[in-house]
Amino acid sequence: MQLKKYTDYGLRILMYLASRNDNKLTTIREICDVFDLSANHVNKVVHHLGQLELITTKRGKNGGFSLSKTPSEIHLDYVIRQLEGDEPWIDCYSSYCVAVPACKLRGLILRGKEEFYQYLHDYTVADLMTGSGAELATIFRQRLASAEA
Amino acid sequence: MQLKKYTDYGLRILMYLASRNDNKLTTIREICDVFDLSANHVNKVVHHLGQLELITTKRGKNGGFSLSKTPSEIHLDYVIRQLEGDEPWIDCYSSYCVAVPACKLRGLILRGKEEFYQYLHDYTVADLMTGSGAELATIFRQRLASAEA
DNA sequence: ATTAAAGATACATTAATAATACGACTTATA
DNA sequence: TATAAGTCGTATTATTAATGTATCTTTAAT
Repeated sequence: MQLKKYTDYGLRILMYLASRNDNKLTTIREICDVFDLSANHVNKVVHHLGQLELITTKRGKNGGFSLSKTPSEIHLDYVIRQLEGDEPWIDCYSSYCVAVPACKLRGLILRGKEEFYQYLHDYTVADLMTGSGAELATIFRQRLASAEA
Repeated sequence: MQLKKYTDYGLRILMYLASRNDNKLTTIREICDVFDLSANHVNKVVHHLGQLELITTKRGKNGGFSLSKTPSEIHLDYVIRQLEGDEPWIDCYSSYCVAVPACKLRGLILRGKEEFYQYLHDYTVADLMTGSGAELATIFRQRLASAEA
């Protein structure tokens, strides 16, 4: 019972973009440098975030991506649901269980899952950062500088 | 993001035991017949449930196991937490992330997880069965009869 | 036009972990 | 004392997440 690293990476990318208050585009390369992740994997997550229209991507030279909404408009439940995939947390049908017709387990787990997401709905990417986000921005800047050195 | 089948099996076993209103012991063999599961796996889950003192096991000839509490005393959050393992749903430490010191993600996911379990705390094994549980008992009886045939 | 930078996409491989199987041991009782 | 039943450790298999490789497309600078 764990969120995928894929989802984790997605959240970090959004956090990174939110920490930048300039209007410059960020590249996959930059993300890799800061978080020390493989370009291949980041690639996929960035693409996914683009398809979800959470970020706007621009191909070609001097391309990159940036948030397409303000950080406080990006609700965590949505991001996690989409990146994680919204399958039921228990699969009572494919591995068929004789009890299914008279069992309320599935429904309860579904509701419990919704409680999890409902809680996260009240928080956004802006809420991920302590204080103003300046602390995080500093960490990122330093990390980028030392990676480029 | 899925509960383990292991946890699922545990819940089914408890449900099965709850559906029996006689005082007879149930055997691993019987569980396997009813749910069509491998004995080896059920073995481990039964053992685990015994260690959690949710069931009382009796070795030797004519042995078996039965619930050590009434179904309405067994809260689902406890069962799932124990069988599933109570690790954080996101691991920000072992795969170290530079953002950690200034990031509130971990705390939010932890709280969200608690919301999930808190919801389940209000339900017990007794609540898993529709109505009086008679329907489920019938299903199990039929399944057992046809497996033994 | 050409070239280099950047994301898009498909496919292959590796690593992690859940699921299952096997086998030996212990306990209890008919 | 034979046998049924749970206990427990280890090994194997299957599934899926994670990562890697390669190629394509787009875009802007030169």
